[in-house]
Amino acid sequence: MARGEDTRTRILDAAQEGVVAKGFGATSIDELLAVTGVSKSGFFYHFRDKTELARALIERYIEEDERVYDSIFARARELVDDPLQVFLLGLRFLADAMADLPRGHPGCLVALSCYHERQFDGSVREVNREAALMWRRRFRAMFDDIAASYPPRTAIDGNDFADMVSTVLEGAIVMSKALEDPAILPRQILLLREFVKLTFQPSAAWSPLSDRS
Amino acid sequence: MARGEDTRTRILDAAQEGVVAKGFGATSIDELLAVTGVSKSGFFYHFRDKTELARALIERYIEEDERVYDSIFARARELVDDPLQVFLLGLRFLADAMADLPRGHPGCLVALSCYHERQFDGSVREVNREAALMWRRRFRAMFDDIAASYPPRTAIDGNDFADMVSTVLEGAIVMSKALEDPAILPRQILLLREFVKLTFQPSAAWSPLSDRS
DNA sequence: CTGTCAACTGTACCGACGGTGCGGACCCTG
DNA sequence: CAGGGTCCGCACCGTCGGTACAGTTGACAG
Repeated sequence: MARGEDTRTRILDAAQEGVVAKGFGATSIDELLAVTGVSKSGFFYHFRDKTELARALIERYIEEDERVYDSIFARARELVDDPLQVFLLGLRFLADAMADLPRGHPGCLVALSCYHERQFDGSVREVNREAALMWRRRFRAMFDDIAASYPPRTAIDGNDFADMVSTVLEGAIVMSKALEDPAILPRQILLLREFVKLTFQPSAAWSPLSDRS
Repeated sequence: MARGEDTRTRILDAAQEGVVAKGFGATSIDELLAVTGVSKSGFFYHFRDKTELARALIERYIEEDERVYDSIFARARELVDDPLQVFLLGLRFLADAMADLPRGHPGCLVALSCYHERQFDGSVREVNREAALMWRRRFRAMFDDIAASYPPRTAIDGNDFADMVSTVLEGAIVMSKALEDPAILPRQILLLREFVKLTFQPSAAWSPLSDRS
C-alpha cells in the first residue's frame, strides 16, 4: 500500500501548496499532474473529482489543526495548573505561533470552502460543520473548567464563548489577508486574551500582578 | 446614459444574486447573459473580464455596507448622546439587523475575494484593503470618542480595537456558514458588545444598572 | 511458476467556460 | 447628416474538469 498512499500524499501536498498560494479554483488538475508526474488517469484513480480532492485536503488540514491546538494547550498545561492560566497561556502561545509564520497564516481551508459554497457538495459542508463543532467542544470544555473556579463578570453562554475563539481566529485571518498585514492575527488573539482576562479575572484591585501571565 | 447604466446594473444584480447563492466561480457569464438577455458582446463591452465584474461587485457591496453602518449608527446617535452608549446601541441594532436576515448573512464579498486570492488581480486586493481601512477608521473614531470619556480598564491599541469589530463580524459570518446557523452572527456581535462594556464601563459596583442599555 | 489484483499509464475525446475579433445595427446628440 | 456610445450576432480559441477504455507494471498468494 506504500505506493498508493505515497502517490495520493504527493498529490495532496502539491494541491495544498497550490491552494494556499493561488486559491482552489486557480490550482488546476493538469498543474498537479505536471508537478507530481502522475498521469491524469492516476489522479482520477485516487480522487473521483476535484471536490473529493478538496474534501481530502480539508480533512487533512483539520487533523493538522487539531494537532496544533493539542500541542499548544498541552504545553500550557505543563507549565501552569489553573484552568484560566492554562487558557491565557495557550492564547499567548497561539499568538506567538501565528506571529512566527513568515508570510502569515496561509488561510483556513474551512473558511475557504465556506465561501466556495455550492461549488462543493454536501459532504464538504458536513466536514466543515464537524470541524467547527470540534472547535466548539474544545473551547467549551476549557470555558467550563474556568467558570467553575472564576465566576464570569458578565453572563456568557458557554457555546458563545467557545465560538468566539473560533470567530476571532477566522475573522483575524480574513482581516490579515484583507489588510495584507500578517501581524493582525496575533494581535487579535492577544486582544481576545484581554477579553478573557476581563471576563474571568477578579478586578485588578484584587490581584494587581495578574496580567503578567 | 440611462440605457448603458441600466444594462450594467442588471448584469451586476444578476451576478450578485448568483454569487451569494452559488459562489463566484459557479456563476458563469453565460448564465448571466441568459438571465439578463444581454449578449456576450454586450457583457464584455461593460466588463473587460470576469475579474472586473468581481471588482465592480465588491465595490458596490462596500458602498452598501457603508450605507448600512452609517444609518445604524446615525439612528443610535439620534437616541443617545454618550459615545459609549451610541456604540453599544449601534452594536445592538447591528445584531438585530443580522438576526432579521431570513437566511442569514449571504457572505462578505471582501472575505470572499480574500480567499480567491490570486484569481483576482492586484486592483481587487487594493479595493479590499481600502474597505478594511475604512472599517478601521470608522470604528477607530468611535473608540477614540469613547476613550476620551471612559478610561479603558485594560490597555488597548485603538486600531486593534477597531479591527476587532471587523474581525468579529468577518469571523462570525464564517462560523455561521460553517455551522449552518445564522444565529451565530448576531450572538457574536452581542458578545463583542459585552467586551466593549467590560472594557469601558466603570465597574459594576459603580453603576449597577448600566447593562440595560 | 502462474494467476490475480491494485495501482497505475496513454490516448482520445467531450462539454462548459472564459475570452477574442469583427462587422454591423440602433439611437441619441450636436 | 455625422459621429459616437451601446449593443447584437457569429465564428472561433485555449483551458479545464471529467469520461472511457485498453493496456502495463509490480507485489503477492497459491
